[in-house]
Amino acid sequence: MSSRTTARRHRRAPSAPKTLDVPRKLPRQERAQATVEAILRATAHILRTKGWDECNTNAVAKRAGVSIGSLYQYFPSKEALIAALAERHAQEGLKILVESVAAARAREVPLSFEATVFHYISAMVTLHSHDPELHRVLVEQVPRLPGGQEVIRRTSSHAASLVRAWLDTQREHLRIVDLDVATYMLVTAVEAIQHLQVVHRPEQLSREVLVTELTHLVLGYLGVTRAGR
Amino acid sequence: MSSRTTARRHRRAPSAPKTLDVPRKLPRQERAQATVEAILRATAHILRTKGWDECNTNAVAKRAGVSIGSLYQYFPSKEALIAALAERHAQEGLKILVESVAAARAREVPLSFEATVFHYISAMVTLHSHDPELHRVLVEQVPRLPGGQEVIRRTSSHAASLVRAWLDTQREHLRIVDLDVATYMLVTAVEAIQHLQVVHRPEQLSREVLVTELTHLVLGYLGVTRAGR
DNA sequence: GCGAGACCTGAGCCTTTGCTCACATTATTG
DNA sequence: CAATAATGTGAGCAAAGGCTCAGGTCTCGC
Repeated sequence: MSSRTTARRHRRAPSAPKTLDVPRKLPRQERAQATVEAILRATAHILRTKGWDECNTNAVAKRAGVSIGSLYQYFPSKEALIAALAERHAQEGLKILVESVAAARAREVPLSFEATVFHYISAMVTLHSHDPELHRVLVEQVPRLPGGQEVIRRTSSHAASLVRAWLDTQREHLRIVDLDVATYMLVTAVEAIQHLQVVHRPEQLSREVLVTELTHLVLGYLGVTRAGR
Repeated sequence: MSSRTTARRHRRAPSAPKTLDVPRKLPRQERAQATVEAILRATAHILRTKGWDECNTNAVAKRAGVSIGSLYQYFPSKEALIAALAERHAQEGLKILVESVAAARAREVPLSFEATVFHYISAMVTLHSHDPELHRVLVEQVPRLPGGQEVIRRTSSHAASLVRAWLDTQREHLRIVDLDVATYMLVTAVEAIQHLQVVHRPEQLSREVLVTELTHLVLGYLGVTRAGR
């Protein structure tokens, strides 16, 4: 059986509008919240260690120490389960970013332009060092989930708005004309390099070199002049 | 059933070393070559239009107009089938790159440094415009295939060697010290931006803008001074 | 303490699909 | 024109795993 498309297509209610509610039912008691939590943790663990294929709902329920029925009480399908995990992962990531921006803004002595870039890049690299295996699996599989593209779009666009806002305050230092395009390029480039780093994990670049080079890349693109390497 | 890991794990020959030969048997007659060709085309078509999940071996055989048995005569598993397609796709891509480099080298009046970068970037963008749907699916799924990482590694490293060789002839123009790191950054950044462009296809950037901005990115990183936008 | 509803259980139904095998057809060789 | 090898066929096996349902247990307000 195809792990994905098959799901939720059984005989019952053939005309019912495919309920893709996430979660199907909200946990109201503490007990239930613990169940949901255990399920999500188990999902993350299996995804991380065994990958998408071994991550079937029976295995998740087993590892979570709950019955398969409980799982389906809160998640209408395997897709919804993983989508929920992805959503959570994305929110955690955004939180780190937002905090990083806030930290930079809160400084009494503001950082220089270059130092700020360095600061943000470091935050991004740190972000991608958290649980890279899970990140890897999610990044690979979420796009194909129903609603997955939407999660990605929302998350990127939130991140982009942060960058865009900051660039806007720094116009004077930049050669850039179209800030939207510049934002897109920067967010994409930095995200994408991390992406490949995580997906193919070549162990090729140390964290320091990666941060330095990404900073060069960003500053170079923005047209900020600086001393040679 | 999980579409992937399950395969080729059936009762027969439990101790036999998992034959992952690709192809299992070489087509010697023209007829057989046509069969293999039809199978690969069908695979590409279904992957492109229906995605990984709908791309099961029965459907491929049906669309190819051959029996399922014939498919398994040449491809020992679904994974091997898609791996073969990926290999072919990668080779075609490399060919375009190599030709692009050859074309630049063969010019009587050599291009300027900037123009050369522009030329290569254009080639890369063109490359990713061919059959983006298929590219998208392959890029998403190949890493998880047995041997998929290897295909990716081989392909990238071939491409990287081309870039690295060219950079080496241009040392004088660059701020760069470590050419290996620079090569990695450039190949990764350009590839990755295209990657995201294809995967999320935001229709956000026109081809022209994309090429221009990528060129800026590369030149900026390399530390080549240029007139403002 | 009791009723209602929230929560949990897990055997097993049912579909999908990778893949085999016994046999048929077509090409090649001598 | 055999004989042999290469190629092609497709019904169907068997396993995997998503998901349901009929029934239990727990919690909480009154």
